[in-house]
Amino acid sequence: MAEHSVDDSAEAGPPIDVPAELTLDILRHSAAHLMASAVVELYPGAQYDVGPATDEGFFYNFRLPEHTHFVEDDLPRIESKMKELAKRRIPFEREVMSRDQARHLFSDLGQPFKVDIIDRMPDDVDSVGIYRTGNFVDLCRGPHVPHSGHLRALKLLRVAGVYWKGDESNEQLQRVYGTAFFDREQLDAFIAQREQARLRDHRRLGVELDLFSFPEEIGSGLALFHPKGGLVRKLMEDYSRQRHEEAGYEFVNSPHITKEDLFKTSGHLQWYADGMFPPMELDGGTRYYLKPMNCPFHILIYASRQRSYRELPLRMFEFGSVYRYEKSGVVHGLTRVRGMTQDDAHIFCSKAQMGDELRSLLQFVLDLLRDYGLSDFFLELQTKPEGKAFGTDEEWAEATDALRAAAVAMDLPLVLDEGGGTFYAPKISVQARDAIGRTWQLSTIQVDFMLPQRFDLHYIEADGTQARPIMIHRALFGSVERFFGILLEHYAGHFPLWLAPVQVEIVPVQDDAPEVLQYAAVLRDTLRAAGLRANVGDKPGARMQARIRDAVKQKVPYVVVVGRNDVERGDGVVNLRVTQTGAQEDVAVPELVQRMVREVAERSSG
RNA sequence: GCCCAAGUAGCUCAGAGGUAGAGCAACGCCUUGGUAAGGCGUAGGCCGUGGGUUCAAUUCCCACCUUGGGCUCCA
Repeated sequence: MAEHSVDDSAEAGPPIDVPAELTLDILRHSAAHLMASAVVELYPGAQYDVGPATDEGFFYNFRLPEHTHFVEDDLPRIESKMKELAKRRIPFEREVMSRDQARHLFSDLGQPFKVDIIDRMPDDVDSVGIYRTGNFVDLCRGPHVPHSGHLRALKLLRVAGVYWKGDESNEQLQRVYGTAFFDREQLDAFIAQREQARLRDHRRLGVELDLFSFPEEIGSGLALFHPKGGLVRKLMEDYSRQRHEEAGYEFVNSPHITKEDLFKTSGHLQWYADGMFPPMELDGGTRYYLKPMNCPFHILIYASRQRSYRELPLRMFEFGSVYRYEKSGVVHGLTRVRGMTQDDAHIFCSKAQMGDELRSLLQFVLDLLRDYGLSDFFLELQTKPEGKAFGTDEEWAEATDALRAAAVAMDLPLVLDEGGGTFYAPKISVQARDAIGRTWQLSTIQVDFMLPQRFDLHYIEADGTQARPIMIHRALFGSVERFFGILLEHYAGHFPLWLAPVQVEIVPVQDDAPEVLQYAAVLRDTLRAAGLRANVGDKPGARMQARIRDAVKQKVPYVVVVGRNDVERGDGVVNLRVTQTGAQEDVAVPELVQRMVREVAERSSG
C-alpha cells in the first residue's frame, strides 16, 4: 500500500559499521545504490537524491539532465545494466570522511541533493560515511552487501513523479521503484503475490461479477451499483441498520445540499473547502454546497429543540451520501471516490458519559466488523493537525486522552499518528488486515468539543442549569462503497453465503426434459421459500458442464446438479457442489435447506 | 493538482497514414450431455471526445475527458 514518506535517515547520520548479518533491508538498500549507479552510467549528468529500502523493495529519486525523463520502457535497460554490474561483483567500499570533505566531493560531482543533505545534518555531525560502488559514489551510513554479486534477484517495478522532500510546493523528481530478494525463488513468489493481488482487485471483480461500474458519462469517482452489487450492498446495509437499532441508535435523514452558511458555521469552508465541490449559485445569489460531511445536519436536528440530560446519549444514524472533491490523481475504484455513502452517526452526550460511550462504541465497532469477516485489527490514534484546526490545546488534549483511554481498553495494538486528526477533532482509526495481509483504514471515531461550541449546543442538566454536550462522530464502514471494495478484495469475490448475491445455482442435467426442469423449479422454490437466493439458469442450449463453469466463475457459493436420475429415484437427495473447493456430496433437500439457512444466520465466512 | 503511461466490439487484446481483426461473451440453429468451455453460424466498432497536419487520420500533432502506476491528500 502506501509507501513511506521520503526517508533519508540512511544518509543523514554518522556511518555504521559492518552489520552482524545481512538483512533484506541492507540488500535492498544496496540494490538502490546499484540502480543509481546504473542510472548514472546510462544517463550521464543524472543527479540522485535519496534511495532507501521500503517494505516492498527500494527506490531512488533522480533528476535527469536537460528535461529528459524516464519512461516505463527505460526500466528494462536500467535493469540489464544493473545485472551487468552485479555480475562484475563490484565491491561496496566504505569510507569515512569529514563533513567538509564530503561536501566538496559531492559539490565537485555535481550532486546538489547530497550537498543539501550534508548541509541539513545536525551540527554535531562532523564525519560522514561514503560508499563507492565502482565509479558511483553515494553519501551513505550503510551498511551494505560486500559486493554487487549479492544482488541478483532484482526487478524494477515502476517510475513515478515525486515532490522533492515530499512537499507539493517543491520541484518534482522522478522516482524509480524496484525490489530485490536474496534469491530468485523469493522474487518469483513476490511476483506471484502481486498477480494474486491483481486477480482480487475489486475493480476487476466488479466487472467480472457485474457488481458496479464507473461510466465515463457520470464523471470520475462516481460509481453505479448494478443489481448484484446493489443486492450485496443492501444486505450489508440491512444488517448494519439492524445492529444499530439494537444498539440504541435512532435513524435520521438529511439532504445532499445546503446553503453555505451552514458550512461557515461548522468551519468546513474555512478548513475543508479544498475537499468540497464548488458551490452552485441561485438567482438571489445564495450559494449552495454539496455536503462533504453529515455532521452539521445532525447537529441541527439536535438543536431543533431544547434537550434534557435525560435524552443523552442521543445517537443519530444515517446512511448519508456525501461528495468530496478529490484531486483527479487520487480517485481509485471504490476505495477513493467523489461520491459516497457514509454509515455515519453522531452521538451527543455529556462529558461524564464520554468514557463509557467510547468504550462501548469501540466494542460495537469491532464486533460488527467481525461479523463482516474481518478479525485482525489495530488502532491508530490521530491527534491535532497543527495549524489546520480550531480549539485550544487543552481541549484537544482532553478529547485525545478520552480516545486513548478507550483505545487502550481494547487491548489491541495502538499506533500514534501525530497530526492525523481532522480540523475539529482527534480520532481513532480502526485498521484491519485483509486476507492477504494488507491493511485498510476502516472505522473512525472522533471526539469533538469544537462543533458543539460553534453551534452553541446545550442541554438542561438535572439541576436546571445549561450544559454543553460533546459529540462523537463515527463511521464503521467508513463509506459503504469503500467497505464494499475492501470486502470484495478480502474475499477475492467469494462472498460468504449471507452476502452472496446468488447463493445456489441449480443446474439441470437435461435442460429439455420437462420433468427435470420441473424438479429444478420446485427445488428452487423450496430454497427461496426458506429465504435463500436460488437460481436456475435460463440460458438455452448451455450444457451442464458449461453452466457449472459459469457458476464457478461467478463465484456462486453452491451448485446443485439435478437430472433425470434424481427424478426417477424420487428420494429427494441431490448432489451439492461447494464451488470454491469443488467438493461434492449427496444431500437430502431438507438438510440442504437447514444447512444453508444456518450458514446464513451465522454469517460464517465459508 | 503534479510526473509517467494507456484508451480499438460487452470483456481481454492484436493491428496499421488508404475508413478494422482474434478469443471469450451475446444472438440463432443443431446437440441432451451426471460435475470447470459440445458443434456450426450470425450480429456487433464515429478505433475516448474535440481541434489540427495531410489528397487521405483510428494511426502523426495539440487540447480535453477517462483509466492505470506513483507523489500529495484522505473514508
